[in-house]
Amino acid sequence: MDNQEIRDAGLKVTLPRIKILEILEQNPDLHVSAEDVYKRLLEKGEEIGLATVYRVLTQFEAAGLVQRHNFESGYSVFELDRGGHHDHIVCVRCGRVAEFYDETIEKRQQKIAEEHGFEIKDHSLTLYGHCTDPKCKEKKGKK
Amino acid sequence: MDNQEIRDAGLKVTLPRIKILEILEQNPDLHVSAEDVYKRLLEKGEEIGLATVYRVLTQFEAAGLVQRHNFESGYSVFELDRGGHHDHIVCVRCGRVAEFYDETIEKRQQKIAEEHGFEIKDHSLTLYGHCTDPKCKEKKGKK
DNA sequence: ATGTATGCAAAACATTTGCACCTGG
DNA sequence: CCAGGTGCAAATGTTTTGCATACAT
Repeated sequence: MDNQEIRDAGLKVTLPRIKILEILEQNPDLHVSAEDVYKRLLEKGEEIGLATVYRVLTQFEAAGLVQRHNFESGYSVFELDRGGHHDHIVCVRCGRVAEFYDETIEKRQQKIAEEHGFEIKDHSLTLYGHCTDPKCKEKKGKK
Repeated sequence: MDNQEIRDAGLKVTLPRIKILEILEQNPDLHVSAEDVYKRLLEKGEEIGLATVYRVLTQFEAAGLVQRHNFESGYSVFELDRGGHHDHIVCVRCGRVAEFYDETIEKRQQKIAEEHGFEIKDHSLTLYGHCTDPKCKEKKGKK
């Protein structure tokens, strides 16, 4: 049976949680705000409150199912945690998000933390720039 | 004459701006929230509104005088832009902030951006962890 | 003088919470 | 049946804004 991941998180398999997980799995760019999720639920005709979206996303985050990112936008964006760690490149013009993983950088971070007497729990590396996508021009309008 | 930096930013040299700049220059850890600045102004007996603090900090940011960071804390922190670029290590227990600069990482970022067809404008690298400072234990309580 | 700045209060956002009702196991 | 989940509205915390007044230049 599906939705095992929800059950594994110790959560009841309810309609809102199923639908929200579905959206995260299907969403093209995979990086969505709570509002984004909420709007897509409405488009699908689902009657799910924004508060529930936040609650579910927070629970999913606690369960390690999704990751929350705080880019420079003033709100959080979420993405399904598909296992492999990666960092992000965000286009400041169109909002497009690319992912990357760089072993060299990861190793250096570890070393730097040691040098400064920190025990690293997490890190966030985000590059901001302009992408070369031909469609890149207009603002994405998250709100 | 002092406060030339304010004049150079195209801003009138007013008392609030002078005082706020002073605080940024004097503050021990150099990473303060708008509230922090506001509270220190009050301590000094200055009658400056929180709204003004936000306005001035935003103007200073636009002028390149200060940098704004969005760590995972839910509010922005500001620091004087003393020229040299650097990244941050934030202690998730006590809020302490350390700075570092790593040439290797900087170079890799450039290369990665190229590979993904991005022209980098900026980046943000923040490590989160526990520091080994003996005083580190209690929350810092920004509010 | 005169265009900017400021203070205050209200507004705007993103996110969280209290509470009565609903629902999955 | 019953603990846990949800919707709604109200509360929160941060940052922004409208407007009448005060101030640099």
